Amino acid sequence: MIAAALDELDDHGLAAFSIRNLARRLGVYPTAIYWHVESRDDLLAEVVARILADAEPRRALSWQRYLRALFGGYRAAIKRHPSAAPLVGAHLVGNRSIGLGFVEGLLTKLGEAGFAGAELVAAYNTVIAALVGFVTQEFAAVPDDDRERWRAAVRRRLSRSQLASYPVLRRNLPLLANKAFILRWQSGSQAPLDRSFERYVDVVIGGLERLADRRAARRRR
Amino acid sequence: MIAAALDELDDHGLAAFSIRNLARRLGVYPTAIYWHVESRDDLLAEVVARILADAEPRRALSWQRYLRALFGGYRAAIKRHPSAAPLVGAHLVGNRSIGLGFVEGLLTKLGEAGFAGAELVAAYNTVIAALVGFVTQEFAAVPDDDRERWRAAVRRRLSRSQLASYPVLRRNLPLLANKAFILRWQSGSQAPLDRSFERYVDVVIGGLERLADRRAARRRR
DNA sequence: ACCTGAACACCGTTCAAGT
DNA sequence: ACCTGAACACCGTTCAAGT
Repeated sequence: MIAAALDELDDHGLAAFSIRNLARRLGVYPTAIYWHVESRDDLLAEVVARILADAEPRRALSWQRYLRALFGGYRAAIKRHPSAAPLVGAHLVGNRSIGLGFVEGLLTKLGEAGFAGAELVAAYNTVIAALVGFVTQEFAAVPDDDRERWRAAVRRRLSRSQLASYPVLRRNLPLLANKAFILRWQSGSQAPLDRSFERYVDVVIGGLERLADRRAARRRR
Repeated sequence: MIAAALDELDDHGLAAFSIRNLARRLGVYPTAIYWHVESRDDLLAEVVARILADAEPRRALSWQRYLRALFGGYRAAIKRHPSAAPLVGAHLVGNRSIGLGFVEGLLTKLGEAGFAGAELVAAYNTVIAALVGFVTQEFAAVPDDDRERWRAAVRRRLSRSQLASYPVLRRNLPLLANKAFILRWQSGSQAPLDRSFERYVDVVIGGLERLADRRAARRRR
């Protein structure tokens, strides 16, 4: 049933996802869904839960490798179901969909990194926020209907004549076009941002490392 | 007209936002809206554009201070209109709502930091993704109707008897409850995550600094 | 335990017609 | 240039009734 919902989402996208379409797929009356699930939101939360089910890394890893695996696994999960990308941010904040085991694992790893107390909370929130940030945007859907029209609009906007007052943009245009947020006309499913994601993970882990080092240095004094 | 749309959004939230309700507020037929705007999505994109209009920092700042101001300004803008939080991620990826002037400014600043070529693109994407990540989640709406019920559910989930197998979580519970993603029952409007956001910005800027330093060191060799 | 069937109160959007 | 008015093809959800 939520497997069917996930199929529906993958096949037709979030915009077209409805209880009624799901019922059609199942060959059942729309109202039958409500015996299995409390509401549309509840249903989608369960779908998200299934998508993220096996994203938790092994705890034997060093905290840096653990985080790297977490970011990679999360991105891979969304890559398999890009239509769910916008849901995850919305549902992660609400607690459902995520088990406390995952929370415990992350807190443990950040503890090993040297964070404790209020700083542990801050590091935890930092990781969760960063985890969702890049991927949500990378796989955000492009309006499907006028895809070609939109592509043309972005291209026109980036045509060299328009860019007279934006020298840095103009100079780097070939590298930026369709490979940078705001300047893209395809989502991450068609045009993945692999290298940017790698650097993003480097930045987050590197930043945490520096924070941890400084706390350690302060303790030694 | 899009001012009225913003008011409607602020007053009743995104879930209740509809062309028809906006028309009611304006004392006009729903279909009249379509003379001013192409679609509901288009309307919301314009609303987002207005919200983010004055978020660009002065370019005289050092790149670190520029980024700090950018993150702070963005958060302040969303704090004023939290109902728009989920829209921004969706619309930033699509180019509308954001001027090329902002893109040029950010690229310039990252150039000053020492990034160039493909690494400039990666740094740019990192900043945009990070910019949206935290705030989108912090201000994501809590289901309004069953607010009390949900709060109770989270509390029950975090009751000490449930936490026997999660020692780190249990030990830090007072610091985590309602102050950490997944473990909250209020959104950032009611329970802001100020300290976590500060650390988050530290991590992103610190991570970028380290990346820039290493590139500089490699060039010197 | 699980589904049907009717009904309610909504949506976004198109298009012709008015002023 | 800007709005009315009718219409179309949808929604999520409730509730009583069936099996």
